[in-house]
Amino acid sequence: MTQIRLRNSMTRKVEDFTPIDAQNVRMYLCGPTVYDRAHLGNARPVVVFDVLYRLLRHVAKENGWGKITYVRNFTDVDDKINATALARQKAGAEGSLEDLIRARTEETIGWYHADMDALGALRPTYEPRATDYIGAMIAMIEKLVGEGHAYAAEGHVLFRVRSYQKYGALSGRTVDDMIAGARVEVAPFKEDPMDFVLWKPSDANEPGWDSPWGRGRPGWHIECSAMSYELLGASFDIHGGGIDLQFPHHENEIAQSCCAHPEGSFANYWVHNEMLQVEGKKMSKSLGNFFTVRDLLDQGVPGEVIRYIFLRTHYSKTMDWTDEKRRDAYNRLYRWREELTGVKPSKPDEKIIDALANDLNTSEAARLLDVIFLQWMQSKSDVSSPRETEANEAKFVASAHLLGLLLPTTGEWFSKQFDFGVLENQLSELRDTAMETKDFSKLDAMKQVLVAAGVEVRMSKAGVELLPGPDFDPAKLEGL
RNA sequence: GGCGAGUUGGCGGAGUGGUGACGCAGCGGAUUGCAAAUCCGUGUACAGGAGUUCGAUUCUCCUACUCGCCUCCA
Repeated sequence: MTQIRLRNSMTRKVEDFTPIDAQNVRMYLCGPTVYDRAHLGNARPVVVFDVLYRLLRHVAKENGWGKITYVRNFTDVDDKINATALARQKAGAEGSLEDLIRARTEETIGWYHADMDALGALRPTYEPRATDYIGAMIAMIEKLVGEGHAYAAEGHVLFRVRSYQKYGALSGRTVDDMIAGARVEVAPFKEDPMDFVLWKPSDANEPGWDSPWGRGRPGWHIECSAMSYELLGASFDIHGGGIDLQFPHHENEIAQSCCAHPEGSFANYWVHNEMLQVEGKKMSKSLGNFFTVRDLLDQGVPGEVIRYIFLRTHYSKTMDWTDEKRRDAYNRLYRWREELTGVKPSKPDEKIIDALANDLNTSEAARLLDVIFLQWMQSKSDVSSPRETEANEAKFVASAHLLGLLLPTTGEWFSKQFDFGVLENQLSELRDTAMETKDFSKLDAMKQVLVAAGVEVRMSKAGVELLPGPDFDPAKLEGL
């Protein structure tokens, strides 16, 4: 029996995790708005909750739980998507606006899948799209209006924040505090400045659906309430997302869901990951340090290197993406792949499971991976204990797999290496000659070019070996 | 202005009321034609102040600084 403990943002405490229904453990993660490529920050919650998902699946076997249901939505109703579709239509693209929107979101979802797959993230059980749940949203809004929690005004439907007395509990604010510090202009038809939109009218250039309040589209928050209810019920176990979603998005979800379904508790545990920075600064387009997961993959940074860097920082802390980390992680993963590709996994290390069970302490788990690897290296050099060596390597690989590392599916970067065969022979011959003549100038010259191109040059009595380093640039090998 | 998080060695980053993880970098050694890689060894830290305590980096309070949210945002 492994007891998972999670820090619950609602209570601000680390609590023992007990599923509502051990036969169906349910979690919901706020997914991306599919208007463009996922940036690096979008990837953090995906990796964090992938580790949680993997841990839950592992622990389920041990604890006799049933299935784990993991839902992550696609928000495909959004002004930026509309803008792209409209721009394409104006540029002469064929089809209705709805078709163009669909095409754009299909395209973006495809990218998202490819990029998250590269990070070794498992696909959730369900990936609902907001546009497939408009009916459920309308039904929920009607219920909220019917029970006095929401009201229609000028084609909009607004949630009446004052009708949910616990509003602000998750983010630790009160409605009065927020009004006092509010800096936003308030729409005149709002009863209360903090009331938020459930439904808004659409003009001809915007996607819209027929509703009791006219043709329009849902506000941002209602989709998660409607989809989590449809797929997980009025009460489920874990709800996750970035800390920036805590307010207003999650606060609003709670208010809507709890008012529409007072029979349920909505989410029992709230898990929020902290933000990501780049070289100590917030990632933003204006600072020029904005990049997508795809940018990194295209630069030759393997997805599992990105993943490993994420895991090295606890999810509750701000994570800084730096070039130094990238190199360090690349070297380490390279080493592991080099030594352990093809090793069959056994069972993950108990200590690593414990570390993960302790509020997803992935950093501690990464440290333990280092310890096991070192033990394995040491036992390998001691020929008297081959069984220990095998046990350690199998345990290492199983543990890495639990963390989503060293997976066969993310190992392409390692197997698709540059073919150094010709260069190795060339260097080897030069070396033999040099050893005889004691003239090392030509050998050193070639070595220098290789090193400058980012190649790791290994020469030993056993022979010559060339390996691509993190900065390997094949173009620099021309002329050899 | 309101709410929240954080401040550990050169860097990254865990953890604990009482001999200060782990990694990278550094230094010394083995190895190497020289290197690289690898292995062995090794130094340095708990923002500042006050308090609780036999004893605090770990608990409490204050100060400083950093960051996030309050507006689309992971």
